[in-house]
Amino acid sequence: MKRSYEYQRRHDCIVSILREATGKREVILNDGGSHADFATTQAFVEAKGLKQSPLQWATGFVKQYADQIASQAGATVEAKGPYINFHLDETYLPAALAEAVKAGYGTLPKSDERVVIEHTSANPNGPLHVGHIRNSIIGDTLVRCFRTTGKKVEVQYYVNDMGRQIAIVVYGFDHLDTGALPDEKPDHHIARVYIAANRALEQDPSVVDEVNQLMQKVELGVPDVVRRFRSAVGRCLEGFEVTMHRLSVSHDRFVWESEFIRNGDTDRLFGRIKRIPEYREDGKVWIDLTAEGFEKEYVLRRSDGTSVYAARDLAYHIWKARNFDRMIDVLGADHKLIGAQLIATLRLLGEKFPEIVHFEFVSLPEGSMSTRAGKFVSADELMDEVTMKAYDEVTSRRSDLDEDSRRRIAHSVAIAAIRYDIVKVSPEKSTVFDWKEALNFERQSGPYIQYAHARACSILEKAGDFDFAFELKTPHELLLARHVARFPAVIEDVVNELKPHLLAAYARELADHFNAFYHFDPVLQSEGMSRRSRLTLVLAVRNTLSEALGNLGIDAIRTM
RNA sequence: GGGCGUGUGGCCUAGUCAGGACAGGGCGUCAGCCUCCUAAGCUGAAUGUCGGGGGUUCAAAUCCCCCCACGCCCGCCA
Repeated sequence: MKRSYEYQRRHDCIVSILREATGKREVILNDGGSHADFATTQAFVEAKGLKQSPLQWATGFVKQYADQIASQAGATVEAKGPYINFHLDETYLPAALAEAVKAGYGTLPKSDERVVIEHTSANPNGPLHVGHIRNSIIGDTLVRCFRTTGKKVEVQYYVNDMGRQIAIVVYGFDHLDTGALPDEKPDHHIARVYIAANRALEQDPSVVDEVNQLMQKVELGVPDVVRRFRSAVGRCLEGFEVTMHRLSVSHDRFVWESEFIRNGDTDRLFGRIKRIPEYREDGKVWIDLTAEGFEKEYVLRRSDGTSVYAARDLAYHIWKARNFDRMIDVLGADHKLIGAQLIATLRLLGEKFPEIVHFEFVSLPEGSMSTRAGKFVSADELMDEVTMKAYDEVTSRRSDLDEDSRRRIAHSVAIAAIRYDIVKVSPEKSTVFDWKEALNFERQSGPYIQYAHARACSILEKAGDFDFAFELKTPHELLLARHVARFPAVIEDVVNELKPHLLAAYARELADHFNAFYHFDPVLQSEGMSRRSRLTLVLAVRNTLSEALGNLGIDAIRTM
């Protein structure tokens, strides 16, 4: 299990020594915080079984393993009472910094593992709003981190192009469309049509019949209806792509749900599913998942013979399972039940199943968002507002820059603010959208981290050429270098735990440490070995910040 | 009614899965810092029943039970 970076190598080495000492596979090795590089409370656990005091065990461990820990992990070990602390030796930080100054710090060698990550997949019935882009940003950050760890990633958008909501949109275009407004994006236009059609639906029951007929016709493949669905959905997706491109989010493939009807996959699924014992047919077709802990019938086909979303979703995942080693879906919390049912059914079929990252909802101060009711803050509107604010900020700070540069910086700053604001919160937390937070460019914001990076760039530019040196002395230098050394492990944590917010926290801490460092330890004014060491450290930090920002989908701008 | 998730100073949030050494940050408030590498910065101060109550443990924000509040889900919708 050889890994390529210094921090992890030493960490893993200590872990294996702890395993040897305890005879256990699961051992405790934590980050040592301010008092050590690593620490363990293993003594408490071991002492219990051996009728020793934790203190005795800790002391015994240190006595027996100190030499091995020194020679293999390059660390000294001490028992601080029952706590065991590990301090990495003086070769550690120079070795780690030598890695950090190289381009691509944190990346791992290419592997053949094929991963498909599905994210966003919003229904094409209106523009992406701040809830949808939580999905996009979590998904896109995962994509970037997976690619950094060498995985072959394909990013997919699953297009729900045959649902009731699209039928409503098509109905609206047939009867209620008044055309796009000047400069209106197609997705925003579709939202207006969708809202109007929903209003008609509420007022006139006969509209329901027409919508139902549209849905049946599209499943049967009636050419004219299929064409109208495709056209509406396609136009909405064009709008989405503009929005996502602006947010630095991209997909490799848009997979249309209706494909799984047209290509026969859904029919083949029904053929297979008949053979599992949980299959039920009583007019409708459904799966009995009570043994898996689901009370409700998991319906796959209506009694009128048409398939429901769940069936097409199963067909989609079976197709993904055939083509990829690992599947990751980023879905809203409203999909928890359907996601669990999907997984349960795939298991019954003996297929690979996806790992699902669920995120809780973003609501507005006045309540939950609704495309149908027209109650949402669109991603486009958000980016417009934040970009304007960013432009004002840049203009007031940097009147020396030309218009074009200020526009470019404002764009990067705005996207940084939005992406960071969203990705920093752990996905299981539901949030209320707050304009004040979105427009804040101070600490714990994307721009704050960009700023630290720009400062580092500025220092290096002024410094000119220098030779690397690795003599770190001050507390700020040491703290900063230790943090730099952890970066590759953070990327791995994000990928292993599917938690992009860990990277957001890391990048912010790195910026904090860097700010403290250059405030107290002058770089350009220092001389000799100290100056060269500090410049090397600044280079390592700049590189690490740049890599971290890149993985967060934020531009690492050199000036701002 | 059942399931899932969340509840951490006035507000937002990390830490909870793998229990341990003073619960980290930020916003806001107050007091300071631009003859000094970009003040989107830095320093200091005040502010906490970690929703409530039981329990397990040498040790609980973290594990178990009960309760409360909020969000989401429970369709032959997607």
